[in-house]
Amino acid sequence: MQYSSPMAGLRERKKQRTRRALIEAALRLFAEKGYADTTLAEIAAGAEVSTRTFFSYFNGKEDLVFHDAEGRVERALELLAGRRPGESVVALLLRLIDEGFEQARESGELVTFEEAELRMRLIMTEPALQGRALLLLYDSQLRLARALHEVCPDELDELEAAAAVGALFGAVKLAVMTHLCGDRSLQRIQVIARRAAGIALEGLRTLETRAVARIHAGPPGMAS
Amino acid sequence: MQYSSPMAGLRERKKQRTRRALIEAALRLFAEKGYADTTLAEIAAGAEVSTRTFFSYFNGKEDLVFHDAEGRVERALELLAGRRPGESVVALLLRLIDEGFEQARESGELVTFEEAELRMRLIMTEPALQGRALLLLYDSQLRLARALHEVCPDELDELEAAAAVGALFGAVKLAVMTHLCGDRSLQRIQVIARRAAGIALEGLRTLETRAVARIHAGPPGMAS
DNA sequence: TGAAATTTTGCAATGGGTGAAAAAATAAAG
DNA sequence: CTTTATTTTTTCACCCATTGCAAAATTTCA
Repeated sequence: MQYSSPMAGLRERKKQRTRRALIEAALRLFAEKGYADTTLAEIAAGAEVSTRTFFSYFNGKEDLVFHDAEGRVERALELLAGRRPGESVVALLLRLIDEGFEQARESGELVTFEEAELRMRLIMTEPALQGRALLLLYDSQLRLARALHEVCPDELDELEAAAAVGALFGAVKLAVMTHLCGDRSLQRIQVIARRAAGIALEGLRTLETRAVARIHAGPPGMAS
Repeated sequence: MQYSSPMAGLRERKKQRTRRALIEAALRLFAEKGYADTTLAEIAAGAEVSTRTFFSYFNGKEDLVFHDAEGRVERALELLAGRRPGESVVALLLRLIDEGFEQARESGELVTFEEAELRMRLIMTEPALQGRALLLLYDSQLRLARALHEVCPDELDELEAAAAVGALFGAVKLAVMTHLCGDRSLQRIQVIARRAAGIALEGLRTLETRAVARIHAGPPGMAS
């Protein structure tokens, strides 16, 4: 019952290697032949294990695509828990949004940048993955809402924390999705995300009477 | 290519009857034995058709649960298109939220109230259905955002419309979900939805400095 | 009624997923 | 270095959802 880092017995090390082998074989095949056209048998063969063994590492084909999701969520939860002294809720939430893009940019220890791109492409084309992705996103939001309420219980009750997280991510997600045609540079997506976040933070009410006086010229916070 | 109401040839009528039979057999079995434990063979047998025929009526098991989803979305789109003269965007969006509850309450022509409850229960317990439900919800939001932009192109650009719809539904969805334990009366859920909608409309920023002066005492609009 | 269009059905096959027991690998003891 | 206990992997035999295809049944229309 230890974390995965300290290399315990040969048993654990071998399991980690098999897990990686399965992930890498799968992603390689997905990139080559597409998600649907890749069979579990092929993936298992690529990792040199039996098809049955696959299911003792993953609960299904989909899990391969989202193998690093849990880690991402956990980093986000840590960010919330590490709220800086005096930091406003709005500032904290904005940091939360940007953190996601930083992670995608960083190419962390386990996840390469091409992998992130491949995942995006797969999710956009496979309905099954879309459903799973949304489920994951929604589950993360529930956990983030709880965490947010816990770091500022005096400022937000549970409902308010949930509404805040839901509104923020809901705005960002839908705005990004509607503008996904054509350019997909991380930069431009982040700009869209920030504008959407700004709208959620300012309130939809402010959208009404501002045909002339456009308050939200740029993403609130550091105007570039 | 006509609507379903005018009874055309016997062929069309029979198809409609078979479709209903499949839906009703399925929902009955789902209620009795659960979603996962009900096989397509049983459903088809219950509707007195072959298993193969099922697939000429639905694309899969999941579609049975969401058979009326399209109609719901269309009514929502009509509501947006029928924006009343002089109605503010906020008022329109609030009507949109309430409309959903009205529909659930009405027990429209095709969908009974028990059916709505069953669906809710199924979705809460079956991950596959959760994914599908979110996919549907997200797809509806995309269409609603487009429709919203079209009824007020001068007030909201595409990004703003998307952010508005996303924030509103995101807030409502997450708030409702976090408070789903225990009582599940439509009334109480609607109250929660309205509070969340109010938060999204007012903006998350207003949540910050209001530890004492609680502005959002009740759901905005008609205070009971 | 009889031919044409359409729908239903049966059948076989693919692929994801599960249960259970045999077989292999590894850890712990002696 | 054996023996033994524990864990993993494999094999095998299933179930079920889903799809393609061609035969059979049904409806439409002339």
